[in-house]
Amino acid sequence: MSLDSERLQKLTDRKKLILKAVIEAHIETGEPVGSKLLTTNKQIMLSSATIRNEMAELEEMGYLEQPHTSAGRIPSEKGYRFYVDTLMEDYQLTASELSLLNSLLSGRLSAMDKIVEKASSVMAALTNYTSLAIRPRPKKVVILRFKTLLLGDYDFLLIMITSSSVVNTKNIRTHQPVDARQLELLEAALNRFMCGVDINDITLPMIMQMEIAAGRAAPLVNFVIKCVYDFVSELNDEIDFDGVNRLLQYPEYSDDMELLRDMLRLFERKEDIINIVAGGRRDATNIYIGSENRVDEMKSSTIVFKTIMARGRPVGAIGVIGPCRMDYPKVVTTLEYLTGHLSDIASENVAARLPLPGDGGTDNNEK
Amino acid sequence: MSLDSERLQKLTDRKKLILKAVIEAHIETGEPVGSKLLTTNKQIMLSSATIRNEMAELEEMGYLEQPHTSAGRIPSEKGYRFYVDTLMEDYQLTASELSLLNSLLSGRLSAMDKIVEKASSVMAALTNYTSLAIRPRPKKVVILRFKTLLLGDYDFLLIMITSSSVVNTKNIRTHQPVDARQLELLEAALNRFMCGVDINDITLPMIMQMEIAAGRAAPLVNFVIKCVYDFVSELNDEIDFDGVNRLLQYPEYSDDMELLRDMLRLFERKEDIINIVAGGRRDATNIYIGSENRVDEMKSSTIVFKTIMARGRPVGAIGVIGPCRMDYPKVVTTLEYLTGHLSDIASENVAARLPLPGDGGTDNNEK
DNA sequence: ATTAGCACTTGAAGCTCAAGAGTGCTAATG
DNA sequence: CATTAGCACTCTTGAGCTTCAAGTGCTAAT
Repeated sequence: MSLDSERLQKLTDRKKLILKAVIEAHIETGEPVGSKLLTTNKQIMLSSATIRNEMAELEEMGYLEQPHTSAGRIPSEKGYRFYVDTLMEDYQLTASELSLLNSLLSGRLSAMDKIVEKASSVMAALTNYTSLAIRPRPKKVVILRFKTLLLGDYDFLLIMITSSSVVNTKNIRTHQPVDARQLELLEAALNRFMCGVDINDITLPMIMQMEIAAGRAAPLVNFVIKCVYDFVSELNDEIDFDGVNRLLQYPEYSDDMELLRDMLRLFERKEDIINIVAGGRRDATNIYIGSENRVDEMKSSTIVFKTIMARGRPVGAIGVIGPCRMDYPKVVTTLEYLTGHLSDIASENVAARLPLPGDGGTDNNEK
Repeated sequence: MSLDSERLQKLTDRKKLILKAVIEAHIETGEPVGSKLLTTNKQIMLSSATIRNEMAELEEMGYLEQPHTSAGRIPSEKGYRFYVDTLMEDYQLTASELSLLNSLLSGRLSAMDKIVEKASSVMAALTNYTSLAIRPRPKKVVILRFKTLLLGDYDFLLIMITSSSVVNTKNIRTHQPVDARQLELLEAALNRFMCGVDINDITLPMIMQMEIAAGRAAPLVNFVIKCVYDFVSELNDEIDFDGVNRLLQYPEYSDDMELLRDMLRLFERKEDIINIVAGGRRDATNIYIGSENRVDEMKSSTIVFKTIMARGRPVGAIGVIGPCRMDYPKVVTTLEYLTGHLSDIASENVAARLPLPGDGGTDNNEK
C-alpha cells in the first residue's frame, strides 16, 4: 500500500531524532535501549508508547534490531552507517584532550615514523580503543647512487641511495680479501649500469654486464645484487598496534573468547589490517563497520583510519579498532585533528628548509 | 616430635614419584589431581588411601595445595620449583618437531635479528605458549670512524661506524647550502676528535674544539652531535612477542580478564619483561615461576628464557611466557635445542669467513 | 605399613520461581 | 487522527534450592 511504502521510505525528522538517541545511548552503555529511557531525553517530548511505535518502524526499516522480544533495541549496522553518514555531530575536544594532543604536536620533531607511532599511542589513550599506526613503504624504488667504503680486509660498507628518501647501508663481509681498488671498480660498475633503474627491473644481462665492467671486482657484484633484493623484500608497510588491552574493557570482546582470540591473531598477522588500510581512500576518514570489512575476523568490529599526507604522498596512517558500538564522533574528531596537523607538519618538513636546527629535516634510514 | 621432623624433612622416593605424577597430570589437564586418578599410573602401585596419606604430607610440606576441601591437589610454586630442579626428565622431541626446528636452523641465514625473531615464532608454534625474542643493544658504543657523502645542495649523508658492528647512517638536511669542501672539513674534524671515543664520554670542550677545527663547517658540528645522541638513545634492547593469542587457550587466562589484561599490558609496556630477561643468567636456562618474578603482573605466570651467545657475547634471547602449569620438559628441551644451535651459528658467523657466498656474513645496520 | 570402607565436605550443574524490563496492542483522549 | 495510558504478554536474569559427583580424612581391618 502506498501508505506503507511512504512510511518505510524516508526517515522523518522525528525518526532520525529517535534513531540518534538510541544509537548514542547504546554507544554509551552497551545495553539495549528501551522506549522508557528515551523519554528522559530532553529533545524527545513524546510518550514511551509513541516512541515504541517509531522504534518498531525503525526496526522494520532495518535501522534497529531486537536481541529478543523483551529487550530494548540496538542499532543494526545499517543504523550505525546512517548515523555515521548523516546523523552524528562534531565532538568537542575537552581542554585536557586538546592539551594532550597539542603536547604531542608541538613536541620536538623527530623522524616521521616515530611521530606516527606516538600519535597512535595518543589516539589509543584518548579514545580507549586499540589504535594502529602504519608507516607505508614505497613499492617502486629507483636506485640513485651506490657508494662503498672499505672497513677492513674482509669488510666493506655498501651504501645505496634510492628514491623515496630511504638510504640503505649494508655491512658486507667477504671470504676473499678486498682492497680499495676493487671497491672503486665495483662502485663504478654499479653506478654505470644501475643508476636510475627501478629495483624490480634488474635483469640478468645487466648483472652480467656489470660483472664484466667490474673486472677484478666481479665476484662482489653478486653480493651487492643480493643486498639489493634483501632491501626491497624488507620494504613492506609496517604496522603497530597500541592499547590492545583496551579491547577487554568492552563486553563485546571480554565475553567472547573466540572473538578476542580472532582479534589478537589479526593483530599478530598484521597483513589483513594492512590490506584494509591500503584499500582505503587517502583523502577521507575511512570507517568500516562490521561486515563492511571483507576480513572475516573483523565482522563484528569497526575500524576507523585516516592517511597522513605530505605534499600529495602518504607518509603514514593512524586509526582505531573497536566494537561497532564505537564513539564515532570522538574518534573521528580526534583522528582528523591529529592527521590534519600531522599532515601539515610533515608537509613543511619535506617542503621547505626549516629555520630551525636541522633536526626537523633529518631523516634516518632505520626501517 | 622427631618422627614428624623426620617425616617432613626430606622427600622419600615414593613421595617424589607421587609429586611428579601429580604435577605432570596437572600440567596436562589443568584440573586438580585426586588420589584415584594416580592409581591408574603404572609406576605407582599403591591404593588410593596410601596415596591420599602421602599427598596430605606433601601438602603439609608445602609442595601441594588444595583449592578446597573436596578437590584434588594442585602443585604449589614450591612444588613446581622442585619439579623443575630435580624431578623432570628430558623431553624427546618428535620427528615433526625436529624437522620444524631444523628447517629453521638450516634455512638461508640472514641477519641475526631476523633469525632470533623467527626462532621465537617457532618456539610459540611448538610449545603453544606466548614466545618472546629479545635483540640486545650494546650500552657502550665507541665511535670508530665518520664518513660523509654529499647528496645535494642541502643534503648530505652522515655515516657513523661504531664498535658493536652497528653502522648508523643519517640523512641530514641543512638550511644552508653545503658543499664538498665543507664536508671534508667536517669529516676531518670529527675523525680527529671523536675516533675511539665512547659516545657517552663526549664533552662540551670536545665539541668546541671540533667546531674550531671544522672552520667553515662549524655549524654542521651540532647537527652531527645531535645525530650521535639520537643514535644512542635508540639503542634500547628490543623485544617482540609472538603467539600472544595462545594465552587464551589456558583457563588461567581466559577465565580471568584482569590477569589477561595485565599480561597484554605487560606485553605492550615491554620494559618489565626486558628487565626480567636482562637480569637473568647468560649461561643457563632461566625459569621464573609465579611470584619468583618481581613484577607483580607476572605473579601467576611463568617465564622461561635463554640467551643466545656468540663468542662470549649475547646476541639475543628467546623464551616463552605462560601459566605456571607449563610443560616444562618440552619448553626447556625445545629452548635449549634452539638456543644451542643458534649460538653455534652465530659464533661461526662472527668467527670465521664462511666458505659460502657472503650472505652468511652480511650484517646490516637496520635497528 | 597398607588398604578397604565410610561419613563428610564442597563445588558444579540443573531446576524452579519471582522480579523486572520491555514490548505490542487496544481503547481512550484532546 | 496523532498521541497516549493501560495492560497482558514475553523473555532474561538472578537467587535459592536440590542433587550429584568427586575427593577427602579417619578408623578399623588386614
